[in-house]
Amino acid sequence: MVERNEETIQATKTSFEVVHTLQEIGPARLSEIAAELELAESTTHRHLQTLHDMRYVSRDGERYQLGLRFARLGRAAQTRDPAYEMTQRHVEALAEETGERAQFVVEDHGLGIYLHVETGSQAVRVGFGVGRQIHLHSSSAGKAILAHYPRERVDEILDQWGLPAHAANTITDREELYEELETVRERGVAFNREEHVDGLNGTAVPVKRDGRAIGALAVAGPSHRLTGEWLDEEIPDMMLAAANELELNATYASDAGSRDHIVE
Amino acid sequence: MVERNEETIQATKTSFEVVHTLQEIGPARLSEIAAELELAESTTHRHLQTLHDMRYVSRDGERYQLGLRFARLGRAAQTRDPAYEMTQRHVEALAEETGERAQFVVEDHGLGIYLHVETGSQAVRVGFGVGRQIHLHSSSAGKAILAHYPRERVDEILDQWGLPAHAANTITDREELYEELETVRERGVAFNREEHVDGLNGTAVPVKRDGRAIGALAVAGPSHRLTGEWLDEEIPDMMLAAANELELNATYASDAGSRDHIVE
DNA sequence: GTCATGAGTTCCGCTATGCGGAACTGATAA
DNA sequence: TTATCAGTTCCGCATAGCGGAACTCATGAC
Repeated sequence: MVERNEETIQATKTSFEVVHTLQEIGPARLSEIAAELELAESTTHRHLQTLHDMRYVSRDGERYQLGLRFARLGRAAQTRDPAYEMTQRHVEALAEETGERAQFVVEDHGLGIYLHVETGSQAVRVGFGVGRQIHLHSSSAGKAILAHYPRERVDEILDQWGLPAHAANTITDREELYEELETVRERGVAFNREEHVDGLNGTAVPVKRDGRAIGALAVAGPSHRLTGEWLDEEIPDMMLAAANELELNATYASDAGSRDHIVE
Repeated sequence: MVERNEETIQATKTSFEVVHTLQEIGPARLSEIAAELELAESTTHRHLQTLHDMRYVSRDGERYQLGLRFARLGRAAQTRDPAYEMTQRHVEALAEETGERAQFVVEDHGLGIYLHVETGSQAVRVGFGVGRQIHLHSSSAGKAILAHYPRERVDEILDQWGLPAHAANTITDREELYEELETVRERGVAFNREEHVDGLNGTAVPVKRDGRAIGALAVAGPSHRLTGEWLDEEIPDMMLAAANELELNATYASDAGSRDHIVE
C-alpha cells in the first residue's frame, strides 16, 4: 500500500493548523489545542515547541498565543504590491466624504480580502476588519473584481467556492451572476443591495492596472441610508475619481525603505 | 547514530523559512527560493505547494508570494491583547501633539515589536514600521519595559540577544544598563540619546497592568529637535498622562465582535 | 524542422523523521 | 502520604519527507 497521495507535507499542515487554532480561540493551553485538533499531546507539544523556537508563537506561563512576528509578516503581505499602499489615503478620503465605511478589497485564492477599512464618522475600531475574507459573488467589491476577470477564471473561483446565500438577495445562480457581471462591466460600477448582509447596501468600482483588476474600492452602509442618487450616482462618482487617479499613477515606485537595526 | 536532537520538527522549520524568504525578497520563483535556502527544487516545490494549498502563499503565474491570509493572522496577533488596541488613539494623539513619530512597543521573545506607529506632520507611510523588531537595551521603549521586569527576566533577555552597539551611545555594558534601568524605574521615564541610531533621540514611559509592564509609549525624533525641556519634561508629561489614562481603564472589555459571513 | 536550454513537476528508493503511547516529572491539592 | 492532572521526555515503528533522476513543457537558436 504505497499510494502516493498528493504531494504535500503533513507536518507543515499540522503546524499551520496549530497556528490557526491559536488565531481562532486566542491564548490556549497545550491540552486545549491538542483536543481541538485531535492530536496526541506529545505531537502538539512538538509543534508548539518548534513554533515557539522560531518566535511565531509565544507563551505566557501556561498559555500559548500567536507570536508578534506575525504582525511583521502580516504587514509584508499587506504591502506585497506597492499599489496596495497607495489606496489607503483614498479609502480614508472616501470614508471622510461619505461618512460611511470605505474599503479596499483584493482577490486572493478566489476570495475577497479587506486590505484597508476606514469608518467615516465614528472612528472606533481602527483597522477592524482588515484581513477579513468574503465571498466575491455576494459583495459589491467582489463583483467589481470578477467583472474584469476572464470568464474561465471566474468559473474556477465559482467552482472552488460556490455561490452560497448570505442574505435575502444573494445571487446564487451562475447565469444570473454572469448577467450581473456584464452589467457591472458596462457601467463600470457594482452594487450590492442586501446581498451580503440583510440591511446592508454597498457599491464598488474596480482599480485596474494593465487592464486587469487588481482590487476594488467600495463603500458600504445601512440600506436605509445608502439609497437613491446618493448610492447610484454620487458615491460611485467619488469612487471613480479615486480609482481614476490611482490608475493614472502608474508610477508604482518601489522604494527600498530605510533599514536600520532590524533584528531577524 | 541515533542522537535524538532537540524535539523539533524540521519540515515545519523549512516551511517557515520559505515563508520568511518570501517576506524578505518578495515575489520570487521557485528556483530562487530553492537557491536561497539551499534546498532541492523538488523539496522546495513540495513546501510551496503545501503552503499554496492552505492559502498562505499565492502564485502569480511564475512567481510565488505571501498569501493575504497572513494579513488576517497579523491582525490577530496585533490584537491578541485587548489592551494593545486601546493604545492606538493615544499614539495618534501623541504624534499629533508632538509633531514627531509616536509608537507603542511591546516585548515578545525578548525583542521590542512596534505595534502602533504614527508620524506627526508628514502623514506619509501610514503603518510603516509596524511589526518591526528592535533590541530592548538600545531604545527608550525597551528600557522602559526592561526597567519594570524582574532582574532574572532581564538577564535571560540579555543572554539571548546580547547588547550589540547600534550607535555611538549604545549601552553595551551590563552593569551600566542595570544602573540605567534603576534610574528609569525611579523616574518612571526612559530616554534614548542617540543610542539606537546616530542623530535620533527618544523618550518612553511604560504602560503597566497589575504592576507589570505590558508595553511602552514612545516618541522619537531628530536629536537637534528633541532636546532640552521639550524632551526632558514636556513630552514625558504627555506620555505619562496617556499611560495613566490607559492604566485606569482597567476595564479591558473583550467584545466578541460582529461575525457575519466570514470564510475560513 | 531539430536540438538545446532551462524552469518546474513528478517519480522513486532510502532512511531519517515525525508519530502516538507510555513513562516520567513537578506542581497542587486532598 | 497519596492522588490528580498538565506538560514533557522517551522510545520503537512505519511512514512521510528527502534529494537525485527522469520527465514535461515552453522558449529560442540555428
